[in-house]
Amino acid sequence: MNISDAGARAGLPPKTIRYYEDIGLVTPDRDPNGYRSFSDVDIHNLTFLSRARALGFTIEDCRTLLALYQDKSRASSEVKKLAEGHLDEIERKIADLTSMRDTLTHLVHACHGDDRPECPILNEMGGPD
Amino acid sequence: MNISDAGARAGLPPKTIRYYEDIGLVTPDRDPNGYRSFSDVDIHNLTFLSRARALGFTIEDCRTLLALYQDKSRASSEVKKLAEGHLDEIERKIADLTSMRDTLTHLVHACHGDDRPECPILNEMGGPD
DNA sequence: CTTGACCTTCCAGTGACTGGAAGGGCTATG
DNA sequence: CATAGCCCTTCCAGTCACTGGAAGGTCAAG
Repeated sequence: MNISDAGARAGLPPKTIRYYEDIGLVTPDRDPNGYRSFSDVDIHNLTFLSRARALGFTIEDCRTLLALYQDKSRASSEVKKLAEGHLDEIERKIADLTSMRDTLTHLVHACHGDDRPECPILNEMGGPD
Repeated sequence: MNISDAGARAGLPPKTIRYYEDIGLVTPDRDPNGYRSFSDVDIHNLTFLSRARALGFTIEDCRTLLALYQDKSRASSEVKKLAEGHLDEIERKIADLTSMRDTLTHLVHACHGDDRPECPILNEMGGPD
């Protein structure tokens, strides 16, 4: 299967798949004309990667997860540990963004948003310490 | 004032301040020895930038905000519009992360995390479509 | 006079792609 | 058989906002 079809199946753009090959996440065969040829296993791995990425795992985490996925004698504790670490990271990001949102929401509500220069948003960012 | 002290006042590392000068966000004077010399206005602008960045505005948004901040005849509606757009972006990111968090939390709870290979997390990511 | 802590510039790397150029292959139609 | 219009290939550069490090200059203290 060619790269476009593989991408359509796995939910990834061709460019991304080439990049994944560059960094050694997948190793498709080549047809005599030099085109990449994706097996069912390749598609399966790409789909795995696509879903792991959609859950926000970094590429290096995905590399580890894929190895664990393929290691039939893995301990699920390893996977869980990785996922919990990632979950903590996500919680931290949500907390940061929520804090920004709350501050910004407050400021946006306080700002008239008319033709006049007076602006609580700018006052806050430039105001006294 | 030298770059380290300016950074300490504004809450920014010297490297970041040099970068901001590179991209034209600040234009400190130079002492005869070539060292950057930061005025009170420079410190003020750097502090403004530091706070705007802490609220998640992009550098280009910060450039615009700083210009509006310095334009005493601005319309607050411009600021508000920019802030609202940014707020939307933040809300979108929070929604994305929350969705990831919910899925991951579910999976982590379902995973035993012991010595055995059986793992709902991997099953989900590699499972049938 | 040396030490150590500043400062300078410049180059390269980060993460995870993405865009684009230059060139080759494949299929269908005239 | 020629051409058009896709697909494929590689390689290079750019994204965003820094960050690290090398090589070298400056300054105050001891």
